[in-house]
Amino acid sequence: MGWEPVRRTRAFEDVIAQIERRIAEDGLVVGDRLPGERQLAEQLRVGRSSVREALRVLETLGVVASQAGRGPDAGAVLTARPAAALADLLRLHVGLSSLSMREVAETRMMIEQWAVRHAAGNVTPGHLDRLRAALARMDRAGSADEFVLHDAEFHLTIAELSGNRLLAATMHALRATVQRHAVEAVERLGVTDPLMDDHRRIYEAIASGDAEEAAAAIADHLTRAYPDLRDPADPTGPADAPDSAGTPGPADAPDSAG
Amino acid sequence: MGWEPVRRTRAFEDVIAQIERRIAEDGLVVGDRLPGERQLAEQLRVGRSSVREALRVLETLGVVASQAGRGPDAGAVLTARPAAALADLLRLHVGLSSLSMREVAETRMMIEQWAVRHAAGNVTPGHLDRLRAALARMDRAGSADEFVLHDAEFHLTIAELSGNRLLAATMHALRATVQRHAVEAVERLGVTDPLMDDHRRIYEAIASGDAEEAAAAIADHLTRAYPDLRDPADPTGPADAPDSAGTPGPADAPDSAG
DNA sequence: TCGGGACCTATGGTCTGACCATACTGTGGT
DNA sequence: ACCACAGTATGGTCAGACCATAGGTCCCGA
Repeated sequence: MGWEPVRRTRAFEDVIAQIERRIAEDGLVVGDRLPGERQLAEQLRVGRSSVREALRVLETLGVVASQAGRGPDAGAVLTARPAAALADLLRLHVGLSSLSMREVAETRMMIEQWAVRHAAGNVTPGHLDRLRAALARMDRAGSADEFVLHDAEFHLTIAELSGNRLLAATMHALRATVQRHAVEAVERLGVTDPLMDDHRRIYEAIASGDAEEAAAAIADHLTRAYPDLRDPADPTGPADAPDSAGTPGPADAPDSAG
Repeated sequence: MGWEPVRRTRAFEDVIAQIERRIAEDGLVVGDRLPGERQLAEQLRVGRSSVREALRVLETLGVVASQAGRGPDAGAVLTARPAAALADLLRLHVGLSSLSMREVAETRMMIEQWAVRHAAGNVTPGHLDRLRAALARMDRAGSADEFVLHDAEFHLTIAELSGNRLLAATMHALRATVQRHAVEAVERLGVTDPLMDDHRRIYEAIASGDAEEAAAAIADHLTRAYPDLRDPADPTGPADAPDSAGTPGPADAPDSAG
């Protein structure tokens, strides 16, 4: 039979659900303020600590930001920072070996190739300006750190060509995750001429609207930067399923706290 | 000048950082237990509430799970549930209009096409069995809910063909996000014959190893399911950048709480 | 010897109240 | 008009208490 544990909901989960409902029903938008923690606790008949835990969750997911003090900017304000949340998530799961660098790099390759292939009509002079500016700064970079900083700007701009904010945010997080690796790789390669040639080739292909050439250039570039991508070894690791690695939990439902 | 606000770190952020450091340095793996909340608070010289907020963040990101009571399973245990975290993130940001359904559906298209194109060597008999089983159950489904459930299994299996756990977890979350939409779409279409034909075409292409045909079949199928995908309207919305929509914060760094 | 029930206890979950740090707001003096 | 100071609302933190949960322990009876 389909018996399920009763699964009492914790107080802070209720608070999250009610805040989420308010967002949907009251049409709250980014920039709107939530009531203060004490007021929210009183209205929801829970302790302030439960409210705080709920807000902490929402802050972690990048939908609220808290600010102490008084005035129009104080309190819990609705925001939209998915990239920060994604970056935290990736960093922790890579640290736990729940995700591998190869998987992260591969995802990055997928997004950038998709972006250039589906950039038709999305490539603006502004994008090309940003790409050129990043190239110029990479040329002038005096350290690996600085080089990687502008390299990130270059690749993030490519992701934005997709016109898809989810992909751009994911790209942001992926970059942050490989940041340390990238700096070490640049320091190891020392001479960055091949990398710069790759970048220029990518830029030329995008500027001329040659999607397939751009995709190929990106593939070559990322394969050079992440040698792991060359041979697709099996990703055997701790996490075997999208969720609940190892734990033989009963219902492995797609949704969680919702 | 490059002046920056001092940005005092909050106590719970320190707790997170120290737990993260322990994971890296002590080589903790999924299944290992963390000290109890009271013990952790005493060792870190912070209040128990700060420890709890830190654990709440880690739980939200899908790296720990807490269990009350006694015994080997009680306490905070390291886990690997990225999909649950991603699902929460997407649901909230879609609710806030920080992300649109079009962007979610488009990302799904990208992943599934990538998966079938890069499935070479990853397609196992087990995968094909799962796909066939899902097809059979979809055929026998008595309600839209049930149909969508097995449809999800079908598409998640496709994502797993990529051999990339990050993509599989993301796919899981994307499916959960469009769940409601999908059920309504199936109820609206009523007759699910076209959808079933799509699925069978996808299966045949995968089984015969025809990557391009499979990608085309997926494109046709998802375009039918999400008419929004047809004309790529501009994604103008509240969130203009991958992060910090509207808020003119000083440093828009890729990383956040790290 | 074995089974079972009552009790023990470690763990997370929650609430209350207090205090601090922060930063705007208002007020009064110059 | 300006400025300094007190007021106050806000989040951040801590301490302590109590409840709920659930495995462990011990003792008694069969």
